[in-house]
Amino acid sequence: MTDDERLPQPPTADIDLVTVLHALGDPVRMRLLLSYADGAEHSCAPRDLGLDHLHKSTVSHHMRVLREAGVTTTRVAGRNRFVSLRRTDLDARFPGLLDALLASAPDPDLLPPPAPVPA
Amino acid sequence: MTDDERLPQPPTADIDLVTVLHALGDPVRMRLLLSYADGAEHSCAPRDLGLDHLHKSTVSHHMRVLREAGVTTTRVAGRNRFVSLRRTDLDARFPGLLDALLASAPDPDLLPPPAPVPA
DNA sequence: GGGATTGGTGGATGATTGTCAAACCATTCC
DNA sequence: GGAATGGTTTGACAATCATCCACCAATCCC
Repeated sequence: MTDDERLPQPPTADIDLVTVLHALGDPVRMRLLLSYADGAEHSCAPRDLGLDHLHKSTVSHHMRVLREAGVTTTRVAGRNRFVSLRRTDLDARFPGLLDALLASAPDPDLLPPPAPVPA
Repeated sequence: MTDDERLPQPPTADIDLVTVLHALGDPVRMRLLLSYADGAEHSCAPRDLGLDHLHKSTVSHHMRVLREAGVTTTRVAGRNRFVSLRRTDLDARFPGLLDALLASAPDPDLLPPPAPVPA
């Protein structure tokens, strides 16, 4: 459970507001945030996240950005990684921010438009 | 006064959360936001903003990003521009977001480290 | 053990971006 | 009119970034 291995992430006190905002200032990562907003753990499969149009390494990259910004935590269990929101840490560091973000976040279905990948 | 000319800015309904977060995900622009948090109008002089280390065209660029994201409004009066926060619009669009941001924003003095003001 | 599954790493590439410098423009002041 | 003031625009350049691709690593299952 909690004593599983975790991918590197900043300690709560080191979470930087500008870094968090930069991490969330991207449509893909905002969609990830909304997926994680349910508090549950999520796998990394692009399919499960409405990101079917993106290469898995791209999704991996975005998840790393979120993790290194302190937004998410990744638990490693076997060959699976379970990503979840660091809600408690974020609430402690930036009271009200996450609630405000989630309250005014756009409908997930509207987020990454169709993602027209230029051939 | 209010009926002075204003530089182009998005209507309130078009202010996009991801765009705002992207705009604020930069140390310089975060410092600008904190300067504007007092609700007053501010000139564009880097001096007045603790951005003496930046070229005026760079500051102009950052202010444009903020304005086009819908964060600020710019009133044109003569040869001066007066920039201020669109607090009402932002609060209407993203309730609680601005308060949470300002509450957890870092000390302005800590933001862009260098900025040695030549006396 | 061998193969399939899950996911990450590193390189390459094109797009954005942050910055400065110099030119430019409008307004005000002399 | 001419100079000074306050900002914007454009161009250049380096750095960052988002994306893809090919390959790699660990784990699970038979």
